[in-house]
Amino acid sequence: MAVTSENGRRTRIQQENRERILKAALDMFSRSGYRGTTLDQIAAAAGMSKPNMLYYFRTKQELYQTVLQETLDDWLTPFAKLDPQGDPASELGAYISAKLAHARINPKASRLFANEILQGAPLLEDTLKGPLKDLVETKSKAIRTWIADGKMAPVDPLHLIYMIWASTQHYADFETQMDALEGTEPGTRDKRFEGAERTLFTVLFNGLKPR
Amino acid sequence: MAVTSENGRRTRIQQENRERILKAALDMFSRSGYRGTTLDQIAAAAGMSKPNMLYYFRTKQELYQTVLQETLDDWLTPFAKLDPQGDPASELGAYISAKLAHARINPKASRLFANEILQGAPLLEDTLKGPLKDLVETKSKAIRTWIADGKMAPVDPLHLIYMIWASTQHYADFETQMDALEGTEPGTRDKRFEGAERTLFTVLFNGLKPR
DNA sequence: GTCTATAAGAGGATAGAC
DNA sequence: GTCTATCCTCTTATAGAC
Repeated sequence: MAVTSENGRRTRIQQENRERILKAALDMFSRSGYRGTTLDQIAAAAGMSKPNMLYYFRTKQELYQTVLQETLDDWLTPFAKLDPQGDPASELGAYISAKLAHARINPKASRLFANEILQGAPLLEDTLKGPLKDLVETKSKAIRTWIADGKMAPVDPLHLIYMIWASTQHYADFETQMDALEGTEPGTRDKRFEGAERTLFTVLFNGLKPR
Repeated sequence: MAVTSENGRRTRIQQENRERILKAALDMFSRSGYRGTTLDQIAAAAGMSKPNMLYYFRTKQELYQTVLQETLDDWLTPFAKLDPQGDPASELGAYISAKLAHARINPKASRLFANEILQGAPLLEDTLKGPLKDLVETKSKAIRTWIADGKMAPVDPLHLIYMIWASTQHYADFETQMDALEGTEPGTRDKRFEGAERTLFTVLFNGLKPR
């Protein structure tokens, strides 16, 4: 019997199992990558047998792609919300806050994404060249308008976007490095994100020049 | 017979083979990670048989660790050169240029490093908590002095360092994404690095506020 | 739906000839 | 030093009972 019933609905048990598997898969894939993760590990983390897990997702590929796709939607949402009607300080500020919150709350999603890009993004090519490219072009135009209206300094929108992505995602992707440099006492991470936001705001909006 | 002769020297052939293997290993490991790379692939890329390669590096681990260590030295050098006696604009500027040059010339080293950190840096822990931590503390102190001397705006040195690392390494680690967004026509990458440097300088030193 | 058992193959490492 | 052949483990996936 197939994983979904004929009308496409799932029972509550099925839904729960699916979610347990996807959560376990994100845990493992985000840390060890696709090849570095075994189905045994995911099944154990999900608390079920491997063949049972393969009843829900027929192959490792299928499981990985599902996790990746769900992660990606999360990733795109805050960027899409950037509003050209607003002013740059509040819009970019809100976007940075949202990205940092995402790095704090769901670092695994960020790392899964980073892992995939690092490996050449074989499964992401279509999304990157399609929806993401369109979104980047739209938002670049908004930034150019802000600049033309004298609302912000003239910078290349694309590189500004890269800079924001890089310096926010870094707090998820390089968390291990930060933990090693700062220690990992309880509360350290929350403080880190406060400091990150403060510093990013200061540098991005005012720069390092003495005032 | 061992890989090195009794006096510890290597023949020219041995030296060349070693280097061919290390280059091939960096190529593969940086793209596919440790688990994602097979000895077959490395041996093929190095143009020799697998057993022959294993004559030079007895295990996959040993080969990986050697590549990683050599990469790391490269990574640390420019940071160590940051001179507290200079002024922030030229010192940080030179550091950013050096990091961008590294991302352009040796993106694989950056990706190997990123891969390792993403996976929890099992082999890098000692370096991160030792030499790197010391270096970061030294350079943080220098930045604090610049701030106290009124030479730059008051920001948290640690987060400033993270920001510089993030937004420079991004050009190596997320190159795939940038290629997808911008296309990969010849010359694109060189132009990209020029734009990156210009934007980073502008934003970091002057900020986005309209002037 | 879930399990045990196992097939099928990939991949790290070694043996031993040359 | 380098090769061919091979061992053995790990891993994905399936068969088939319950």
